[in-house]
Formats: sequence, structure tokens, C-alpha cells
Amino acid sequence: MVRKIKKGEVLTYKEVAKKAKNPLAWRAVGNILNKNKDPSVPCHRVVRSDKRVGGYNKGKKEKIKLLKKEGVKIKGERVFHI
DNA sequence: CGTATGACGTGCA
DNA sequence: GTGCACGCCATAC
Repeated sequence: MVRKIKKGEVLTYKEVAKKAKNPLAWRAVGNILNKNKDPSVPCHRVVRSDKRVGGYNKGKKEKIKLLKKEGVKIKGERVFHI
């Protein structure tokens, strides 16, 4: 599911879980992503419902940097919802 | 199979 | 805005 996120897209854990199948599994989403450090999965495009970057296996800083590079506006730890 | 944990979310003070 | 507690699902051991 996360793999389907295109460049510049920013979905929340809830949205991902919802599209995945279980709208209530958003908690597991982050959990799985964390352990499954798969480069094929742009997990850095998944943010919290608060629009915060959340975390990242390589560090939230890297996550923010990647997002900004892709054209996502980020204010510190905050992400501008598109 | 049961327990513990987490890149979380929501509610309340 | 911040901190605390509770609840939820999937995974790991």
C-alpha cells in the first residue's frame, strides 16, 4: 500500500491502514514499517494524523529531508497537508 | 498460544 | 501547546 504512494503524496497512517483494508490497523502500520525496513517502500511518505513527520528508520531528519526534496512543504516537524 | 512492544490516536487536565 | 493514560492492531519471541 505504501509502495503505491507517488512522489509528493503524503498519507497518514490512518489513510494507509484504511486503504490497506483495516481502518483500525493504523497502529500496526507503523509497527510493521519500522521493522520492515524495505527501501522499496517509501515509508517516509507516511505521516501522523497530526501532520507530524513521526519517525523513520533512518531518523526523522532524513525523512523530512526526503519529503522536502520531493516537493512536500514541511515546517520543522510539521507537514503541510495538501 | 500468550505476552510484550510500537514510526499511533484520542480525550482530558 | 504539553503531558498523561487508555485503547487499538499486527508482529516478534
